[in-house]
Amino acid sequence: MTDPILSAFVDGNQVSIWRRDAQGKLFERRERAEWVAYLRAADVDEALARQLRSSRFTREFKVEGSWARLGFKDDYVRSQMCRTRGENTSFFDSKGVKTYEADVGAVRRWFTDTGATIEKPRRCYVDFEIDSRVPFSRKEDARVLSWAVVDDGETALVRVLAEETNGAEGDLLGELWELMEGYDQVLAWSGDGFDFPVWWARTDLLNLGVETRRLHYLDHLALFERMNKMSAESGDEKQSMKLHSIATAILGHGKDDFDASRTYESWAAKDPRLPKYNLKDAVLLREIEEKTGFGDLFNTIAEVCRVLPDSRGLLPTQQMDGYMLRLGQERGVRFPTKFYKEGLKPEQYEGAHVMEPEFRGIARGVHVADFASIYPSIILTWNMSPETWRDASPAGPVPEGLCRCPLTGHHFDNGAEGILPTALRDLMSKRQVWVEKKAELPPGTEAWHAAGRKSAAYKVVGLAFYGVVGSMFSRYFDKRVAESITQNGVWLLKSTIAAAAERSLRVGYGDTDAIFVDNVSDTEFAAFVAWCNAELFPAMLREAGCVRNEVKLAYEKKFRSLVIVAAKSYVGFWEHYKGKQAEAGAKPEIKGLAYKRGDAALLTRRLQGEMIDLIGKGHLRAEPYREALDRALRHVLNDQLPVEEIVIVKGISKPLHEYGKGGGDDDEKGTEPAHVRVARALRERGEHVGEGTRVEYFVADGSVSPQVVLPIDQYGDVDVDRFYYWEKQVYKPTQALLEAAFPDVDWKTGYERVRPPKARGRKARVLEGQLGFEASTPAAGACVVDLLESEEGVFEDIKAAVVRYPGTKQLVLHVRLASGALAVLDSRLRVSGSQRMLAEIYGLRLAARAATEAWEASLL
DNA sequence: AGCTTTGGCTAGCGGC
DNA sequence: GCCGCTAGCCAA
Repeated sequence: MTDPILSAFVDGNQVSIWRRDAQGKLFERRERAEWVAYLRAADVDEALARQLRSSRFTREFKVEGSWARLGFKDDYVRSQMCRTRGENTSFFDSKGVKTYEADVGAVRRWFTDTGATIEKPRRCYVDFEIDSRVPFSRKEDARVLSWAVVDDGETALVRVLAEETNGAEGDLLGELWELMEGYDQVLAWSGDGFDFPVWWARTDLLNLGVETRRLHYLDHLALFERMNKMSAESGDEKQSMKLHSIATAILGHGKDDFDASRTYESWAAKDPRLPKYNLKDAVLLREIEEKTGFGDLFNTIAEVCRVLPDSRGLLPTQQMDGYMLRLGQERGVRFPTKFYKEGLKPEQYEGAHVMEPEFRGIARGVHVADFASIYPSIILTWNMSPETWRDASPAGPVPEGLCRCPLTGHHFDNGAEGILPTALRDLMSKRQVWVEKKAELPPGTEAWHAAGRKSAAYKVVGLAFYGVVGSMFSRYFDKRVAESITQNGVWLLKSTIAAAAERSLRVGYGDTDAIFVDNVSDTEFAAFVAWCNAELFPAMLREAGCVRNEVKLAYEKKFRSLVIVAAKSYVGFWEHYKGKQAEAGAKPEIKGLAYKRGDAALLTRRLQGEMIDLIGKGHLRAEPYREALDRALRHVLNDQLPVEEIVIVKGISKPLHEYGKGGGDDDEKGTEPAHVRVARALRERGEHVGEGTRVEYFVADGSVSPQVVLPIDQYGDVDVDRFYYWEKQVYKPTQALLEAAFPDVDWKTGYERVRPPKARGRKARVLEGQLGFEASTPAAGACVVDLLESEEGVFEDIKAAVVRYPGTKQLVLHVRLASGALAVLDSRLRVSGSQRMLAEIYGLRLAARAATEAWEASLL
């Protein structure tokens, strides 16, 4: 064993290893980088052994038990000899000798061979402000104007560039690097895409001659996204991943009000708000960490898995590699070589069982039982691992010494525990230690939180291991194992559902590892769960040949009421949870509904939230729901809608040029999705749009196809299509919820369709004559008609229709423009219409505004 | 230029 | 209005 280290990186043919002495002073030790491939000793004949021993490309060949360890001169040589690229068949592939772990980097090799662990890093948070005149795509060319560094203790520093010269910038960054001597890990929001590359590029350009590779660069946003997936509540905190939004959601306060697109002007004017803003950002990072503890959690995972606590270490494949390679080393097991993207053909497999929901209306007294850590428990029970798989006939009796996965017909050896089960059991038992330790500690104390984070870390890693086995990008990929894991889950769940039905329990829903039952008492249900554990599962597992049993069904909770809208979409109000009575006003459990979706407008989430509250309060008549609906409808159609209520946010998941059908010619491409069209518009005006960008937009006209969608900052110049918002965005998801809860009530009339029929020809003229009567404010109506009739040049053939909306005093005019296009004015003379008539509409708006002002003045 | 999985719902879009 | 398709987000 080796002392824990702080950091390590490859430098040529050496591994640079960093530690600190008792005083905290850094020191480096260098060791030879090992570029290794393992071969099965049985695959190496005498001639090959001689060849490998004497080759000038190798520097080590030794047989250790059933494995031969082959050390190469350098990584290039190793790659040449082990990796087949296209026509270029590698030395070992041409010989038909399979290599193991031949892609493993020298740092990973070093950790694996030495068993060294990672020490808790000294953490800090950084933020840079750079010259705003340089576009994002050339950010590395932009001068650093200021930096801020904050740590978990007292340090909170900010420094500003003294003058616009390389010398001054060198001094600025030099001071930063000096400060970094005291730290090992740096967090920056979106650091991977911005702060870090800028920092490295400027350091390089200014020839500062410092070692940049020692630090662990961790993208705080990437960290947050990965960890928060498990705990995000409503859609609010998913809408934007900008620091300001996350800070506001998590901390209740955001960034300084400062125009970050004019940092240069601010710097030139020696504006003190620049450093203040800069520092505030770094402080927010520390506060987010204080609140979430995600950084501590990840550092624990890094420790457990022996990955460096940087952005790369966030990847489950890296974590599993770190853990498994070392475990394999200890047990004399080697894993296959896996070069990046070599000979990959998609290999999909069957996943979990999801039951069609059978509850109707509001279900009462619904018990939920679920399998504890279902996939890890299955892996342990069937001793599933790539090396314990056995070839045997899926029919007939289960062969002696094996166990069978009934749905896939795969077999595993019951003998010595496989390496995957060992890893999981290790993680689960280590987790148990912290679970128990936490239970002993006083709740809320730092030690209590720390124990909780450790326990969560082990759980997260354990669950991710199944996914990695199912990932064809991983060296542990084994479709037979992965599919057998999921299908054993299907077998257990379906059998449980069938057994429940036989015993007259009504199972109304089930998904992957849980069943929902509504027609029995607590004691009856508890008895059923106990019977499953004591009788059903042991019998089933015996039949399958399993000699281990880690499968456990647990009575998790009971809903006093539950509405299932569709599979994976429901809201439930707890009666009790894990034996504890729920508090009266406890928040309901909401799954899959628009309420939880980051791509739903706030109007949508809020309306659904209101309905959920009403259901929770136990209202059974339609009136209170209708009142709220009417209020919402009036609001959507009449009121000034704040931008945050109507903005729609969707992510860009791939480079923009890859969107469009079939990837054919540009002409062949179909229309792209709405948010992609907006993304293009943003890029055209010079904004940075790439993978991961969240596009904020609104729908200006949903009545045409493709829809007219605009970047959110154009809201105000152009109004939203209020009919579209109500019908498609806002009401639809709520309608689905209400119809699920009250299937016998009519939730269509008056709400489902609110868009007026298109005005045309004579009819419109007739309606125009009624303007004075229909309008809630006759003066307004008259004013508009005057306006329209006087603007002959623009509105050659005016056909105006006045339409009232149910439950509202909404007044809408449809105006046929000279071009033949149709514009829509609402009672406040705001306009919506299709994009190609925007110019015309602008003209109309200006005129309309003048008319409104004249009308308002006349009231005085 | 690095990658945890499958299942399910919903919306937009184009073609029929 | 239905269907096939792409796409995003969420449940497990």
